[in-house]
Amino acid sequence: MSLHLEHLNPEQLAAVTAPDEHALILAGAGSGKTRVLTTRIAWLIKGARAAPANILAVTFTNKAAREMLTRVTAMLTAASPSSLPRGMWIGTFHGLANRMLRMHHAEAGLPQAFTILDSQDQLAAIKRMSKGMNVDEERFPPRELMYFINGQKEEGTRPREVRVTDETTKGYAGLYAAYDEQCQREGVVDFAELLLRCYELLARNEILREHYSQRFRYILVDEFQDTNRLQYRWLKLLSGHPRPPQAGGSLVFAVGDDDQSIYTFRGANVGNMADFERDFKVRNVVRLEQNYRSHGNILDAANALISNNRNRLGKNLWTSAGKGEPLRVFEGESDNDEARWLVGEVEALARDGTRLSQVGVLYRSNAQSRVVEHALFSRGIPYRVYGGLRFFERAEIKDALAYLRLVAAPDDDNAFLRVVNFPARSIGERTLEQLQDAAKQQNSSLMKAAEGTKVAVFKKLIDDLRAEVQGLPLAEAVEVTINRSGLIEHYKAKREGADRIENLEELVTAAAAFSQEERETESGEAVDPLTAFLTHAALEAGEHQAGEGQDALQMMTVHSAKGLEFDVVFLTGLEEGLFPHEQSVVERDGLEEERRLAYVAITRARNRLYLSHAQTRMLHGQTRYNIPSRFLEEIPQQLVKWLTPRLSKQKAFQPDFSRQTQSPFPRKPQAREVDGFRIGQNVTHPKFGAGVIVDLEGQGSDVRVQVNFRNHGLKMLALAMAKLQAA
DNA sequence: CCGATGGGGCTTTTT
DNA sequence: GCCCCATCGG
Repeated sequence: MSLHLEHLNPEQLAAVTAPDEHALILAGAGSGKTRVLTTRIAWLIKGARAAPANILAVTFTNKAAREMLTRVTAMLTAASPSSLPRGMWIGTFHGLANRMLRMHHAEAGLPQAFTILDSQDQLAAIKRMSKGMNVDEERFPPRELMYFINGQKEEGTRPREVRVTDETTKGYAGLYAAYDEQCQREGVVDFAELLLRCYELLARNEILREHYSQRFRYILVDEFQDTNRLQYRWLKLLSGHPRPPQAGGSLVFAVGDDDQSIYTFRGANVGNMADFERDFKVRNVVRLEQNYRSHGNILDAANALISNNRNRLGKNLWTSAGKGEPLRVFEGESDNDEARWLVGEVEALARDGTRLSQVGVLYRSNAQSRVVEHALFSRGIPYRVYGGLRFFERAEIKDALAYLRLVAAPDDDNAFLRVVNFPARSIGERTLEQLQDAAKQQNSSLMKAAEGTKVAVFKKLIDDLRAEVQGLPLAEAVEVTINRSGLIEHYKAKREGADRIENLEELVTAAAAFSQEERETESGEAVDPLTAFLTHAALEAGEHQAGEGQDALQMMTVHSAKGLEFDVVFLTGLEEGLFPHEQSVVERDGLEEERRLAYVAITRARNRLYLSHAQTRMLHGQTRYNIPSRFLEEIPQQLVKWLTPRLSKQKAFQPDFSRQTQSPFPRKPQAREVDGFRIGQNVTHPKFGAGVIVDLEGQGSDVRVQVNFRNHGLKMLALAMAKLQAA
């Protein structure tokens, strides 16, 4: 057998070869989680314990799904090249739900060619619904309504089941109902609906449920800590719970790490791990604690930090690699200072042969990237920032897709409104209002109502296009549609239109690359190519930006760094208020989630980890004085080497002359000082505790200081009265 | 029909 | 301070 089981450690082996029971694998960062998952699948198939068709593996991102498929395929074809894992279902929760809904669309109450709304589309649909109903958007902001609707759907709650406690909730529930009706009328489905609809399909249809739990004997779940309540319930149904495996139910193999749960804000429920253990009476819990990524000091820091969390299943990472070098801590005078220092270090690293692509710059929030980008740009260092608009989310791509959607499904009002007058064909607001009124009266789509009005020109365009495109290969159909839409001409006439035209051409390429195979695995065989491609565009927003293969510094939020690793990591902006973020401190268990976030950040580093913070930082147009993050304090000091003197730990304020010579980064003297107190100084107050002076004003006996306290926020105090102590 | 202007807001993100 | 959005005026 070529699975190289002999290369697995005992715990990994135990997980891979787990007996026919439910299993929970607690997989620490860098412990070989993906390897275990993929080897387990290959082991099941090779050992003839399961046919590929008996396996369902579910992930959160398309990237993870692709990686899993690639690795499983590689393992299986190594020995017998033709044994592709056909019949196996690997995908995201949404992808799999989509697939089931297409196959059983009638039972689910949907047209087979239903359209998927991404978040942008959903918000547009909600706004349209609200406008149509003359909703007071001050009272019911569309964005809030969207959160409400998605939140309810993720709890499995339909409009009539919403617990109405007050007038506002009642209003929201009513709008939720109206929105759902609109979606149903138009044959569209948003992301949350995809899951809920599929859940309801299984819940109502025992035969189907029975079929799937028999077929998918083995269900494997990746990143289990990120599942939301609905996804957990979906897994329960699909596995035939509470029917035990001996009686034909599925075996659930869940892999997760409670310490890396960082998505509570979008509905993830770590509690699912404990619930799973209890509900499925899991006896087989395996801990993967050996880390193959980082040096000992880095792991020790991560372990120490995360041990401050109370709600944990418990885990301690270790490595057989050496301790490595200490963590390096830098205190900048300002965010600019921090950025300049970082760039200097990066230049030094690059000189010593470190590849830029092996260096990650991590930050808590996107706004922090600007200062660093600026510093990098001025030194000509190539970098790549993750995040932002992705390919299928770009305006011109959405426009082209809207034309395609109308070709595939003329009743899609969302798509209709997006492009009926884009490029401009003098169809104004008045005309559209009339059209919408007419459509409402006839209870028809806008496209149908366009017949016989001046908008019929547009209808004819789409109808002609449909006829022309009929039977053409997908890529050609896309190309013809783009050409006929007038988008190219429109952007040709624009100054910055060249990039957009390029993207439109890229869309044709993407259509050409969208293979028969993808079509089938994503939507099932029955769906026509165009619908399948549109589904693909909605479910997979595409890469963020082509990296162009250039060796570049990697910049991203800590959230997007999850799952990645770098030789060198810079974790920047470790300041109270930023990281942990000030919002999180008031949220329930918010601080623990921030700590897990810091844990994720630390465990991204293989060899070298820099931690940095700045005394002052521009935020919301104001200079803020931040004290170092508590997370810095939680890292044992013997693991750390300070690159700058530890201001926060200096006993009393004393001019530190040694600093001027020792520090390679001389700083300006502080402007003003009264009785040894200066702006930026760390202080303690008998009542308010630790804080930092952010302002100093007044003269003589009436000097006032403004202090930002760690736990009590901003306070203005009279220096003569307040019993302030330098910290 | 576009560009300018002003107001609000501002954590994290995938599907 | 900056970005996004809506609205207004040419």
